[in-house]
Amino acid sequence: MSLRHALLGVLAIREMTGYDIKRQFDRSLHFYWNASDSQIYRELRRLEETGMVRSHWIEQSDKPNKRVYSITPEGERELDDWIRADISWEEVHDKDPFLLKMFFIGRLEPEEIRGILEDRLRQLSKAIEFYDRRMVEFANIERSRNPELLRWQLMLLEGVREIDTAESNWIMRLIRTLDRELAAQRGSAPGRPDPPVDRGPDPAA
Amino acid sequence: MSLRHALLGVLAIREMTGYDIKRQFDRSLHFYWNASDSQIYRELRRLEETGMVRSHWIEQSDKPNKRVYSITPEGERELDDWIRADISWEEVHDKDPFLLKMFFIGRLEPEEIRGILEDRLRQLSKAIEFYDRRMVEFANIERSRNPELLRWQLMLLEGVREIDTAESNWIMRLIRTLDRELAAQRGSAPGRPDPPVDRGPDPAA
DNA sequence: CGAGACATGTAACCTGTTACATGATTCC
DNA sequence: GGAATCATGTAACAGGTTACATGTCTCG
Repeated sequence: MSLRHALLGVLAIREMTGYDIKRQFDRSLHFYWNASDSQIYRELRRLEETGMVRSHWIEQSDKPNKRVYSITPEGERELDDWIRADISWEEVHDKDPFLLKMFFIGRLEPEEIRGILEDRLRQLSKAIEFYDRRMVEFANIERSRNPELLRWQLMLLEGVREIDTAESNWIMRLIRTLDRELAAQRGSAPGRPDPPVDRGPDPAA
Repeated sequence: MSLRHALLGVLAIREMTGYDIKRQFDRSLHFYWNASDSQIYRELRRLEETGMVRSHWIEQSDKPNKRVYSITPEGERELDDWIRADISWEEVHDKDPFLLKMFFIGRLEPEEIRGILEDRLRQLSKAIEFYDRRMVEFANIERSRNPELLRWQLMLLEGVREIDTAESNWIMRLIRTLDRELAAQRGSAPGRPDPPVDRGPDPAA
């Protein structure tokens, strides 16, 4: 159960409403974690019951009133303990629907497999473009409060970029292998002239 | 909800009891998916209610009686539809507790961060060793039924190996950066003489 | 005039975890 | 004698998803 820690983590940056937290999740955390609004509101109330956060209402005339949450010292202790706690080696990938699919993909015909791999490649490219955009944003925001936090978040973006690039390279190799086999099967028959390779992300950071 | 599809996937290989499925998960799927026994038994009953699988009891004198499940044609259709269905690009990483931790790791002191990164590196090494052992096993089993399925499962192992190696390289770089900064801070003071670098997995496949 | 941002929540349901219960056989 | 393997399950609870409900202000 890491939602509570994700909430504590963002509240440690600054105090926020449930709505703000949702936006923060969508903007900068959605690759590592996500949550629906109703789950966020429910969990915030639970965190308040256990003294990890506290809240107060702010009345607004132009916009709906809001409840602003802030982290307590106990909440910060809980957060840091969680960051320090280690994850067992068997959970390196935990649950990953794409890897699970790959485990069974040999059931399908080569042409279908090719399509699925190309989709994945496109999605990885989109993700990599997203990381690149965020990295540019970081270069501009930097030097605010929390410089250390931001520095590590930037390094994290570099990391996921490398990880996704490695996956892209693997998938491109699989597609090339498939194409060679498909070409051999129909013995230089009509159809695709040559592997289009679907330009993946450029490996240069 | 992919547990149902993981169950259908393994039952498509051969008929099995809930217990067999649990073992199969632990042995070859635990990096991509996992489930507790009670969850497996519950889900199997639901799959039977919806006609995706069927079961029959086998009486045994030496061991407890068992209920053997097999997939139905509807189950196979459902399975293949799921494999074909695509995953949105925003879910490339979905929920990942380690990446979430990294997002907040800047809260801790450099020495603590170093320890966490080293732990991760050790875990990645263990995972990579596991993949290597599995790949050797595959070379020996191969050429049974399901040659296509096994071929893709082997390529999957190569893939996760590459992905984890990329992550290891990133983390090693972070540790080196940290060490340089720590050394600079204490201005060639006592303590560690030089970065031990914690020999990561060898990049050669 | 409609869409979207702002803002919080309930209810019902599904998914996942943990603890408990049972009991024979086999191996050390 | 005790642990591991084989084998299936229930009950209670926690975590997560989806649909629904409400209402104002602002911008195009």
